[in-house]
Amino acid sequence: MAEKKPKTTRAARKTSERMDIRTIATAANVSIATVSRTINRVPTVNPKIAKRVWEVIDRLDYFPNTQARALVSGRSRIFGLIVSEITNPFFPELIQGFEDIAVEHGYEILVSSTNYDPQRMTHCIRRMLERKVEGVAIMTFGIEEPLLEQLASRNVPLVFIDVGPERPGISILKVDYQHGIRQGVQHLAALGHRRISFISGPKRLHSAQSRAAAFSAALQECGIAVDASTIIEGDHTMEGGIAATEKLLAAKNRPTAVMCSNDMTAIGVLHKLYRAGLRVPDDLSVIGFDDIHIAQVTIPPLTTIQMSRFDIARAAVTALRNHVAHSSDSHPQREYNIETSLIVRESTGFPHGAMTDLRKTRPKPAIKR
Amino acid sequence: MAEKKPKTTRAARKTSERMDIRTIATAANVSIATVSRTINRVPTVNPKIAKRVWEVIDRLDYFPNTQARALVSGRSRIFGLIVSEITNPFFPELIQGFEDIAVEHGYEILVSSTNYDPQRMTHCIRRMLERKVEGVAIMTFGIEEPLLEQLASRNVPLVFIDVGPERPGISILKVDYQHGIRQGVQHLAALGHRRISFISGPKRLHSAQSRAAAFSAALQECGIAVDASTIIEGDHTMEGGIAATEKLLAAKNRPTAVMCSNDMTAIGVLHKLYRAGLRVPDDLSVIGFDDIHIAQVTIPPLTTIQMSRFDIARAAVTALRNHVAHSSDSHPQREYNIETSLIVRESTGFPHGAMTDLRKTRPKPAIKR
DNA sequence: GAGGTTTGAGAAATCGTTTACCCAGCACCC
DNA sequence: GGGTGCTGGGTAAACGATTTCTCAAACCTC
Repeated sequence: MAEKKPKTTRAARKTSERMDIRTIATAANVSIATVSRTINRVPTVNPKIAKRVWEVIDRLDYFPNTQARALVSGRSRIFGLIVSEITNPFFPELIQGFEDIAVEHGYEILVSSTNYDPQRMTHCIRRMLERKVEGVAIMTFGIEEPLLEQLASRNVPLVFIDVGPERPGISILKVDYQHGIRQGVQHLAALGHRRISFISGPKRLHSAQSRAAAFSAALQECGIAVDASTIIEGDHTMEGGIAATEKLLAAKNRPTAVMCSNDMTAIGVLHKLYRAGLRVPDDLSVIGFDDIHIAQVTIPPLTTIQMSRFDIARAAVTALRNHVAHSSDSHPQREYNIETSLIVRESTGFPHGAMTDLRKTRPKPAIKR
Repeated sequence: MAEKKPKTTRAARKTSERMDIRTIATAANVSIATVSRTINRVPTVNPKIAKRVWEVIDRLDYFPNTQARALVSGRSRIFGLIVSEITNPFFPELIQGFEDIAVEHGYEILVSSTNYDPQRMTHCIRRMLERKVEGVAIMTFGIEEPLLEQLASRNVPLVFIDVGPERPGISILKVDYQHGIRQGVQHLAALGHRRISFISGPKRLHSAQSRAAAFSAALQECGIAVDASTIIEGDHTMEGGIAATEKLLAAKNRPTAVMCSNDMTAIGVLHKLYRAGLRVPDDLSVIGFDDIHIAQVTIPPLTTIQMSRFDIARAAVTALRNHVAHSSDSHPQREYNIETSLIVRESTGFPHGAMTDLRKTRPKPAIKR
């Protein structure tokens, strides 16, 4: 057996470098209560004493133990953030915003990525509950019902995107897919496209359905017949985009434009078209969704529908903080709106063969609400 | 003043739905010590009693309060992870791996992104210390000295990439840039390239210097004269890649190939070349570094030097766990090696004008160590 | 069956804070 | 001058676990 290091005894630690509120109290010659009050900026403490305490704190470079604080105050000052796929660039951009805003308000965040796996999701939720998070933002664009129960029953404040149960303590970020998607479809229609496909996300996700529905509605508005076969199921990944494009190219009546449920899918599409020797937008126009950062540098740069990560992040943190602040009975605001809008770049153009000579003049997207 | 809701008293909470170890103890008709022992699988508990306790725990769906646990045991079971830029796809892939492995061992992780800002880094470190992390992985490929002191002085176990102070409790992940970069340069040389540029990361980062140095060394090995002006400073972003390419194209003696310090830079380069009407690899060969997921679908797919995020993540967690397990005096392993190797895709080819007719046959990269 | 050794469970101290409660001064006013 | 308020700081009880003692009961052994 290895030489057993004598376990540091309390006494020994005390004399050496134990750093707690007591140390500060002794050094500043006040009670621990006063130190605590000073740190928490309770206004009744005498400014002179406060100054003395702060000096000691600075000198000894002390900071309070968050665990102990959380234990007694019942407030962990942690928010959970659950995303579906951290490797999809949309989410890191969201996480960044969420972190910045949360930290600004003194919160720490616990991020988890579920990879669309319900099992992981369960585990995730459990871990967050154990850490006593004060709220969870579930940014997965869809969640299974039973899991939701698990969370809701603990009555932790929650924020969802798109859809969630009607219950106190739960907020929804309503994304206005309609607006952006309509702009996109109108943009394509104005260019002369009539055969437009849509590559959706996984059908079981509510958000995927919403986007597909918005697409169909927009088509109809433009007087284009809706054909269910033009909607292909993808999975929000590049690989899904590639697979969907293969199906698209195999169809007997190829579309002249394709709209994707997210940018990663569109990137897959772009790649597959390049592989197939087809040119974008000459042979096929492509529209993405999200406007992730790299959409600016794809080849060609991607026309896409923007949904602001920062807006989502801010709304999510705001919603959670509101729930924490107000008691659980009064719910201040249940829904928050998130806008979407078309960003025209270079992956969209006139359909093949149409008005070739006019190709240089790109019409502005028809914006109508 | 709004109607003041009477604050829930201890007694009231007790009767309603307070859920702690005491509740379980009462329900199982044992003492709280026994419940604690059962949960922590102390072998001296009578199996019969343990079973009874577990049943109650399951029935009431109880789980221990992590804060309280951490407070008394002194172990938070949290690791910190600091990355430089969460929006660079390299890092989410790293985070994913880190999270998976950490969770596997019962750890939670606190992620923070510094965006290369020392101020943010300071704040980050502070937050992690407050949360009493048991170790921090600093995956920023470079850190300012003073900040480092702040961390090291608290003697929290640390893991760095590439370089870090020689001290107990600190491990280094040594990336073998040399190997991959040499493969890349040899690959280019074999294709017939003689004028090869390098777009580095920010000069102040140690890793950027290492990569640039490895590049120069490899050039020399291939008998190509090293010209300092061919090394252009980038900043590890797409925008930096674009800017660097502009400089490259403006040079009087244009290179026929360019190697980049990371894939995001390479993506910027690809974009700028597309904009300039140049073709890859016909007009210019491009090599990236990292092999992030989207490198497979760039146009053309990117030849790059792979560095496994998963290997890094695993090594980092392993190192931290080792430090936690062993007392701080015995340091089990200080260095961990990370391999790199060339992945040939389609962004590299013969230099412009050379052996046009042979273009279809792509030589295998010369691998030599 | 007495004495000694295990075995297993309970009591209580502790982790580092917050906060309710209490009390010593001091100013004020009749 | 002695009640009466205030003010501001100290004392001690939580918060919800872990862990060290301690000790009763059970089990041997001779």
